[in-house]
Amino acid sequence: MQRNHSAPQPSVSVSVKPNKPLTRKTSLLRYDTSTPPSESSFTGKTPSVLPSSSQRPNPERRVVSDPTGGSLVLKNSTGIASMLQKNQKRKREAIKLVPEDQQIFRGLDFFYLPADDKNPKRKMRITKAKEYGAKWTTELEDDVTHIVVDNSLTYEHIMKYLKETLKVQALPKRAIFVNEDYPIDCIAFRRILDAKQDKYAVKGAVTESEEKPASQRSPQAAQDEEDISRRTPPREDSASQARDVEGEEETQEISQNPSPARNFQREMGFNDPLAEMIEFVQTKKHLPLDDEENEERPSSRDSMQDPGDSDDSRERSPSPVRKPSKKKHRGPKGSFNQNNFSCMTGGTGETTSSNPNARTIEILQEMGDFYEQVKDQWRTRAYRMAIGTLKKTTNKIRTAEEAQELPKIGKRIADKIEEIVLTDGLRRLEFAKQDPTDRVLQKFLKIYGVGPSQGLRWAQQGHKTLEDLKANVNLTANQKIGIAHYDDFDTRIPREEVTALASSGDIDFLITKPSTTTTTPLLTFLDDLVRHLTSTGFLVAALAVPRGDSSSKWHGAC
DNA sequence: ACGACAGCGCATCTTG
DNA sequence: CAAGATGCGC
DNA sequence: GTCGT
Repeated sequence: MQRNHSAPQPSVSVSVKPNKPLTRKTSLLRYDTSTPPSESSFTGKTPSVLPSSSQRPNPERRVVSDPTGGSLVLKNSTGIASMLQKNQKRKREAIKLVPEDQQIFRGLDFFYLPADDKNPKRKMRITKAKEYGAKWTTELEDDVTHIVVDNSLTYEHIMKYLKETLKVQALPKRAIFVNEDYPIDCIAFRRILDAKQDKYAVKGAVTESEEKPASQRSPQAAQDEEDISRRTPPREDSASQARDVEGEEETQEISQNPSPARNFQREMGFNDPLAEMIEFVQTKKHLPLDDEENEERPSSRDSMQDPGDSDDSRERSPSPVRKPSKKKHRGPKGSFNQNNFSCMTGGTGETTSSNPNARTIEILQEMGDFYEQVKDQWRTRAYRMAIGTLKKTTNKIRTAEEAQELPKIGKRIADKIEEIVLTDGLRRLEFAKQDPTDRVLQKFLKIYGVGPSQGLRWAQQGHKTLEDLKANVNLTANQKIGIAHYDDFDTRIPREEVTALASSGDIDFLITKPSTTTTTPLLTFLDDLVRHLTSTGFLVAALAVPRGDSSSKWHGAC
């Protein structure tokens, strides 16, 4: 049975978001009961929200009316805000040097072989290199840093030529041999690449990896080297930035609720299922949550599943109360591909160790995570899919052409793959992580109730912190809760702490009753349940409340 | 070039 | 005021 | 982001 299509299904669902430590319970209660007069209570708040209040930092705010499209883009930045923005490419031809900050070759001294620019192609390459700040030397002096060898020449030829024709005794100390591709690629990526890569080796030269093939080294050694050389710059701790909320840290833990379940049962005369449910919830509160059975299985689905997507794992039960579904054991069939979730990429655990594209995957993962953060669901999906196929690929993908052959990998990601292989990084990613607007936006987007539209709007208005928002912006009830619970609701699972998995998640209930044709009686039940759980202090905030006769769901936090 | 990529419940804003 | 549109989360 | 129209 499909989940979505049946309209008024006689079922009611409850989704509860448990907060990490239940420490802030007190604060929440405070929020709940003694909310400062400045703010009306988030329940039953009346439209005190006027769009055109005068408190905007930037009165000139441009209202973004289309939240889903590129019209969000107002600025020319390379960050999120310009996600859909086309590259403004400017061409230069007459000018000699590229802008100073792009002169990646500055300070470098290129010696070409053959050592002239008679060959038009070589001349072009030399000119290009000079544009990017290189100095072209025709003498094999000591300050030569790179000896750029035409691809037509072999190492043997070169040495012979150098010795016999040029009578060179010793090579410049710093100089390194590269083939003609090297400067080109460096320019392509605006960055000095690792000249020792095999692909830049002069034909016939002994490359490092040939001296020391991976197969002959201990796996551990290889791993160590990998860890050292491939490290990405440490990211700024994102956890610390959330601190500006009114996040008081009461470390005192409310260890035991006096199990109100029984009382409730007595008082309300409810039957066992409800009591069970209540008890269940409250006992499970601190426990690690089971993995959620997530229906999104990108790679396994694209290959073997049709859009039917028929499996509704929630089975029918005669019980009026559906308990949370048990964890579905990944059977021996274990091939379940859950690798595409960012949370599966533990910080310490070696990521898909044996895969030759591990590093590529790792970085693409970061891109995917990034887009997830900015709530670009389509790019997120796209990256997941691409990563999925890459994981199934057993050979190392090095070039864009190669990559683009693979399913779910198009031009853009293919190019990125090549860049990753070449530079061991992604400029797009680095920039995105740096861009201040993006950082602010990311912060806002983590607020429950704030999506791309509002988040970007606020960011563009110049708001920087959650305080700014609280002070200057009309927040919806949910957004206030979202800010108050900023840390708790941040469901994003930091890659660093796999263990944190247990502390962020949610609990879903599906309440049904056989022979029920409307949600009305169930709603009554739900209402009572929620009312009770709220009164006993278990539930602290209501985020979405059933409305109308055909309604069905309640969202809130405990 | 352009839309789909799931579709629905709830909250809120906009429009008439 | 109601109806429709939009934002958001799941 | 990719893919299909």
